Amino acid sequence: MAKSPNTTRIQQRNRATILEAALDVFSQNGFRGSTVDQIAKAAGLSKPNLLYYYPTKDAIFKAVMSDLLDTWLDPLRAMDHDGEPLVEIQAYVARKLEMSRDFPRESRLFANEIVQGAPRLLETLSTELKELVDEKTVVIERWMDEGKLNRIHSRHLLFSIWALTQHYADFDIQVRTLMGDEDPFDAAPAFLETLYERLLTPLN
Amino acid sequence: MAKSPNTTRIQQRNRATILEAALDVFSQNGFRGSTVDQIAKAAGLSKPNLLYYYPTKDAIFKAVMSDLLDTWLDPLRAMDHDGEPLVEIQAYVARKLEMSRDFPRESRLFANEIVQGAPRLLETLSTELKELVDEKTVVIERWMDEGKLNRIHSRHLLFSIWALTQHYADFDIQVRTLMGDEDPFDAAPAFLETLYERLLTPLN
DNA sequence: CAGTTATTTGACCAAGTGGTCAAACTGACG
DNA sequence: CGTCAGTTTGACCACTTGGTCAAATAACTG
Repeated sequence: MAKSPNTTRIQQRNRATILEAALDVFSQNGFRGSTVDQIAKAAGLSKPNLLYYYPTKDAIFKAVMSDLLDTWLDPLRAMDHDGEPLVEIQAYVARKLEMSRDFPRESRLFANEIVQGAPRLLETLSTELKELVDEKTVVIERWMDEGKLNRIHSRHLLFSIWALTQHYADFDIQVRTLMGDEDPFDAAPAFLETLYERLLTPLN
Repeated sequence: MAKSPNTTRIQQRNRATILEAALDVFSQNGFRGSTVDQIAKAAGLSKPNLLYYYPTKDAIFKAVMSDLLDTWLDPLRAMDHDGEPLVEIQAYVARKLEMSRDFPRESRLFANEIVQGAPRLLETLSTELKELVDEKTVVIERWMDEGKLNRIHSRHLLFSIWALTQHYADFDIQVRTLMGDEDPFDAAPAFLETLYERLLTPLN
């Protein structure tokens, strides 16, 4: 081993615990609504100990966010330019819906941040996300040019996918309140598949 | 005039100013993220003066919320059981979209609250809203039985309308960041009309 | 084992927070 | 003008919050 391995075993474990706890707390209360004490308690650490690993509340938040962002954009990145258009989009919708089911905290944290004007996220939105979206809308419009998809507004199409899939995570409490026993994620996949098949199939 | 008009002119003016300021502040920062001082400053009043009209931060919030709720449910209430199904639903979508454009703060306040688990709103959701939704889904399903609408999951249909329309208010900053100069509300009405026409038109 | 570094903590602080209160001010009305 | 309910405020308080620090403890290294 070299002189000083700048991350030890304990550090790795604690950092992971902290990020997990912070995701929990932040996604439930937003940034301002969360306290360092809450996160410390959720992580099973004392407050000074937590601040030994991340020096400020802001640093914790940034760490959670950057951890999250890549995962979040993956489904869109995975849309294959050379695939069958309808299949690719349906697969994207399905993946996004699965993420809402399996990672609702991440979705809510995102939503929380954007609803409040994305003060800590605007930079990323206007560079990384914009670039990705610009790239993918070009592809989608090519598909429409080739007559493989019904011609609609490509950006609004993406917005609709985000809105419809993330709604099940972000508004979970409302959705479940109104659906009673029935699990929203039972019928949602079929519903969205029907919706996008009808929306995107060319009439010719 | 009677002995004591229990609301004076000054009271009416100040209460209105406060609710307006509170809506602004709450919708931007959520409940926990907002401070009484912020609201007081936004309303142009001293903090004790503000607390003279609403005794606690919680009371201000509740007042804003109950003011908001009726307005918020109106579009759905207005859906006419005896109208032409497709027309009624399209009109509902259009009204909801207009509300997102004209009252984005209200939409965001709502979103903020629900994303965080609706601690101050669950009661209303599970009674007033549930009742209204139950009533309207019955109507929608009757329309489907009559062959006037494509048969789909009626609750998910409502969720989709909320998700798609409110997205433009709640995620405004993201939508605008990605659309550049173009006003999202230019193309959104046509986009949603196409979407719901295709989704809801019976096949045969 | 001793020495060194990494980790953990109790005690503390300054700023911000929701809320109180007595005193001052305002305005309508006889 | 006097008066009295209605309105406004500066000063204040208890509590929470993000963050610091010196000292204690645990872990690793030779």
